[in-house]
Amino acid sequence: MERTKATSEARQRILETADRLFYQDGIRAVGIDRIIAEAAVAKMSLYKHFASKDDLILAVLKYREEKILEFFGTAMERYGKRTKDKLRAFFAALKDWFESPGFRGCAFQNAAVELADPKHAGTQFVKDHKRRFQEFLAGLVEESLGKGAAKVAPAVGLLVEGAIVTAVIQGSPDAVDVARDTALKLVAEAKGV
Amino acid sequence: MERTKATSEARQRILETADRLFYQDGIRAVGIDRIIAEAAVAKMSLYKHFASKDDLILAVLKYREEKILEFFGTAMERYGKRTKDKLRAFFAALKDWFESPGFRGCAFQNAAVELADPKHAGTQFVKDHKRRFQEFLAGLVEESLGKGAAKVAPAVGLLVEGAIVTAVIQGSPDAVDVARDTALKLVAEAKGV
DNA sequence: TCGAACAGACAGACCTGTCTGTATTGTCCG
DNA sequence: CGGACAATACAGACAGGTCTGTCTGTTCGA
Repeated sequence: MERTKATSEARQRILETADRLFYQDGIRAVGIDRIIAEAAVAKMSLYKHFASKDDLILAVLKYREEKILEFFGTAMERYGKRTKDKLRAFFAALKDWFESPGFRGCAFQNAAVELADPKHAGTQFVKDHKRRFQEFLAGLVEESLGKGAAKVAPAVGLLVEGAIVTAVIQGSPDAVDVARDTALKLVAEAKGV
Repeated sequence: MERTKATSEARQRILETADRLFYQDGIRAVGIDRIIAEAAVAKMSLYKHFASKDDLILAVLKYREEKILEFFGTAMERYGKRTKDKLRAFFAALKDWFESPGFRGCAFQNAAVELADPKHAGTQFVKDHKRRFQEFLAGLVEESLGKGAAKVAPAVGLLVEGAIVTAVIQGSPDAVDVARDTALKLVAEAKGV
């Protein structure tokens, strides 16, 4: 018999439901009662697995980082077979995300905005996540540029973040094309010189 | 005697207080009671000037757009005296904003995230504001590039938006330097060819 | 029999929005 | 000049709902 520890079914249902609702309607707009109702879970089960709503928020952010990583991993692998250029494959995956139903921007950006408090553990996690994400991006740029990537990668990061917020506000994925073209141009020029 | 219409002192105090609190702590985190307390206003005065909290939110967004315009106007005028390049002056003003105490990103982006509802009048206003802001940026680029600006301006917009969210999450204004250098480079190249 | 989860009442705080009543001020008219 | 009147805003009670988090039971499966 497996130790149920962190793999409890109830716990998993809570995580997935909270993740979906938080992303859809916002962290503050979603109450505990709604989460337990849609997850078909008793309130005490939630408070047994998570000390508080703040604790649940943090757990959801960690859970989502795993899912995001997984999403980009598989999507880029799919595109990588025909483009070879990993950065190009990344932007193709990004576009898929923008076009997916229910797209509402970056859950980490959104969480940082809603939490507002810089001392909140969730806010700290968002900061760390963005640093990890930026390193991931820098890694992709590096495959084309080698060590010269350091000068281009930060700009690519800004283009990606800007494309996310613009796409969600304008309700259109077009921004990703601008970001991709500009990013690839920056890389090409850095390589050309 | 002037018609007090929209220039009521109470109304103005409510607007300024709500703007400050909404930006500081978030729209949903700030209740009506707190606004009227800090504005030193009766609750009925608030509900006389604004039909509902949603109505107040929208009024605050409009008020803030005026203030933002004013801020960039004066700041760019100040910097414009020594740089001549309006785009450069804009980024200098942007940096001033990032470094100002209590900086918490773009109030319009934040509002869109908090409201979550695409049908909310505030969300619609944010979309329109961002379009106006993008046109303003495009105008700056156009001063250097003329009609060729159309190809560069959208990328500059993404860089600016990306710099805003990155600066607030990382708690550092450094992103603006990357955005400025990249934007100026894009413009210079478009001019050079 | 024992542990995990379900079910739901409950407390205490906070939310928006309505309502009543009072104080102040300026204007108009006799 | 002076009193009635209208407009504006302050003060705060109140209703009805929602929020988080705690508590007591019950049910079910190993």
